[in-house]
Amino acid sequence: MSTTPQATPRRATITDVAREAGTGKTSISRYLNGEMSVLSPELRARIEAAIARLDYQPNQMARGLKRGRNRLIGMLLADLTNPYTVEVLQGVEAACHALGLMPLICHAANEVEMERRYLQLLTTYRVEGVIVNALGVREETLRPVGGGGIPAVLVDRSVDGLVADMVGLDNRAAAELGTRHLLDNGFDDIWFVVQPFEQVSSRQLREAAFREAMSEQGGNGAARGHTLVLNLADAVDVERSLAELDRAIDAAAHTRDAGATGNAARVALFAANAPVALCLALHLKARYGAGWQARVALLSIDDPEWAELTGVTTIRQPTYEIGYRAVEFLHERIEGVQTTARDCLLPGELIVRASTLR
Amino acid sequence: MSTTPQATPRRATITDVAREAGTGKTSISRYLNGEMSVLSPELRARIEAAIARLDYQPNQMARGLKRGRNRLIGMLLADLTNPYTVEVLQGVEAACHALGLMPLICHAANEVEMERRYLQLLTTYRVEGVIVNALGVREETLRPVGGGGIPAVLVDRSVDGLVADMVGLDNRAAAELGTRHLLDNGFDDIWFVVQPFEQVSSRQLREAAFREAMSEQGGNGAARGHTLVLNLADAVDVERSLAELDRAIDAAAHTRDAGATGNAARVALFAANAPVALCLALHLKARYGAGWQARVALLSIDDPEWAELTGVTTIRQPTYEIGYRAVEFLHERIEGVQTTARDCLLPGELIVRASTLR
DNA sequence: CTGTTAGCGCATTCAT
DNA sequence: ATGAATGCGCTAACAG
Repeated sequence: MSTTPQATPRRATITDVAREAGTGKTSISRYLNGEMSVLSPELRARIEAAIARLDYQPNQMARGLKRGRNRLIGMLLADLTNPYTVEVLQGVEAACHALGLMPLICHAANEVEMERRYLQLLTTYRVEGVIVNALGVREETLRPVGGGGIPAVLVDRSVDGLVADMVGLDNRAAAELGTRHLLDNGFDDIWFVVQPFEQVSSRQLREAAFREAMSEQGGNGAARGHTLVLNLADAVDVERSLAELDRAIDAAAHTRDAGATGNAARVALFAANAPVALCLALHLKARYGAGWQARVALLSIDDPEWAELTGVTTIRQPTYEIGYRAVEFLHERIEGVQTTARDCLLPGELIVRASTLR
Repeated sequence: MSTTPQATPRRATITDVAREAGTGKTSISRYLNGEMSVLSPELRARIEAAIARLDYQPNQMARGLKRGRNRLIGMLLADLTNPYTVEVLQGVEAACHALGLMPLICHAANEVEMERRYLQLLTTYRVEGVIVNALGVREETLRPVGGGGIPAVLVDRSVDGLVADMVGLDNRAAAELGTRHLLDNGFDDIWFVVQPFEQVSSRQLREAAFREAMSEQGGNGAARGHTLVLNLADAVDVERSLAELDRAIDAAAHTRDAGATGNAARVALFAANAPVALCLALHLKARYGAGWQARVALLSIDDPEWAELTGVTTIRQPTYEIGYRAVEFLHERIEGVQTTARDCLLPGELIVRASTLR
C-alpha cells in the first residue's frame, strides 16, 4: 500500500477534515473563520495538522451559498484593447486585493450585445456589485443591476436616471486644458475628433467643453474649431472622415503664406481618446511620411505607450486612481453605506511633447 | 396595490418560482435544464410565466455546488500590459463563449507571488481548469493544478515535468525567420535582446534559435551575433545594458567606412518581445532623435500597435488562435479526454517594415 | 409526465 | 469549549 500521494481524485471537504482531526465540522468551520479564541490549543493543533495533511481548501462556492455573500464583484469592460482600460484595471485589482474582493472580469469587446449578456451572467453568479465601463449602458439595461438590485459604479461615464456612483476624468477641465494649450501655441484650425457619442457621456462632455473653450478663446484669436465624428468600427466611414480632414489640412497649407498673423495657420488635431489618436497618427504617417508631426499637430486625451515614442502631446488620465476609487465606492455600498449617487471627477495631466510645439 | 417592480430586495429562488407556478421544484429545475420534452406544454407555460414574473435567474453557485461543475475556468495572466496578452485573451474569450465556459481572469502584474496566490484562489473557487501564462510557474507551484488536480494548459511556455498541454508560437522557426531576414538584408552586427530567462521557456528557445541561426549563416557572412539580457524591472540594469548597446552602435559607426564589404556594418537589434522592443525604441529615440530608425535597425517578435506607426519590422504571432486553441485543449481535458501532453506550435508571420530595409 | 427525498460543502443556531 | 442539527439554492435519483 504505497503512500505516494498520487493525485487526489476528489478535493477534501470539511467533513473529511473533521474526520481526520477526530472532531466535528463545526470546529473546523470555526477554525476556518478565525474564531481561534473559542478553540482549545490542542484541538486547534489537530485541525491544523489535518488540514495540512489533506491539503484542504474550503470551497468558496459553498461558503458563498451559505452566508449569502461570495466576495465576487463584476468588472464589465468595453474594450481591453484600449490601454486606458488596462490601466484602470490595475487600480481595480489593487483595491480588490486590499479589500478582499475578487473581480470577475468581463470583456465585451465593444459589442453591446455582449455587455448585456455579461451583465446577466454576473447577476447569475450573484456578484455583490458591479463596476461598469461599457458603451451600451442604458438605464433599462442596468436596471437589474443598479436599480434595487446589486450596487454598481460607473467608470468614465454616467447614465441618466440611474442611481449609481461614478468616477472618471474631469472631462470638462481636460478638454479645456487641451484646447487652451493648442490655442496658446497658435494653432488656428483645430479639429476635435471623437468616436460616435452613443451612450458615452464622457465623449459628449469632452466635445462640448472643446466647443465652449473655442468660443471663449482669448482676445487675439479667430481660431476655428470643428468637430469630426470618427466611427472606428466602420472602415468606410473612417475613410470618408479622414478625407475630410485631408482637405482641411491641404487648404490650410495653401492659405498659410497668405495668413494674417505672420506664419500661422497650422492645423491641430485633438483626439478624444487613444484609439482615435492611433487611427489619426497611422493615417497621417501614411499620407505625409515619417515627418508628419511637422505638418499636423496632434494632441490626445489618454497617454498610450507610443505617445512618447512618436512625440505626441497628451492628457494623461489618473487611471490607476480611477480604478481604485471605483472599487472603494462599490465596497462602501456593498457594506451598506447609503448615500445619494456620488460623482468623483479626477484631474488629467497635460504632457507636452514635440507634436504641438512650434 | 401598485405593481411597480420596486427593487426586489431578495432575488427569487427556485422555491419561489415553484410556488408561483403552483408546482414542485423539480419541474422548474427540469425547465431550467432544457428538458422540455418531459414537461406538459401547459406546465411549461406556467413555469415560463412565473419565471418572467419573478425575474428569476438561477443561482450558478448553487448549481455548481450541486452538480460538481461550475463552468468556470481560470485564466492566469502575467502581464495584461503586454498587447500579446490581450490578444490571446480575445481568442480565449471567443472560445469560452462558444463552449459555454466562463473565464475567471487573474492578472498577476508580473508578480510571482501574485501568481501563486491567484492559483490558490482559483483552486478555492473550484474552477474546472486553468490556462496559465505566467512567469513563475514551476512544477511545484502548479502541482495542485496540473498534477492530479485540475487540468491545465500552458500558453507560450512549457514547464518541465508537468503533464499539461501547451500552445504557443513556434519559437524556433520565428527566431530563425527573423535572424535570416536580418542576415539577408546585410546586417552584420546583430543583438538579440531578451528579458531574464527565468522560467520562461519561450525566451530560452528564441535565444537559442537565434544563436543557432547565426552560426549557420550563409556562406558570404561573418556577421556577429550577441545576446543581451535586459531586466525591464530593474532600472539600473536597463541603464547598464543600454549603455553597452550604445557602445556597440558607436563602434559600428566608426568602422563603417573601413568595412570590408562596401557600405555594410549597420547594427540590428532583435527584440525577443514587444516590451523589450518598446524599451529599445524609446531609448534609441531619446539618443538619436526622430530619425533613429535610419541609424539602427529594429526587429521584434510581437506586433504591437505602434510598430506600424514607427515602421518597425515585426514577427506577428497568431495570438487569437493561440488563445482559442488553448481553451479547446482545456475543454477536451475537462471533458475527460486522456492523452499525453500535447504541444501546439503555431507559426509567426514576418511583417517587413522600413526599419530593417536598406 | 410530475412530485418527494436526499444531499452538494459549508456556517449557524442551539444545546451540551 | 464543542458538537448535532438545520438549511442556503439547486439537481438527481427514485417513486408515483
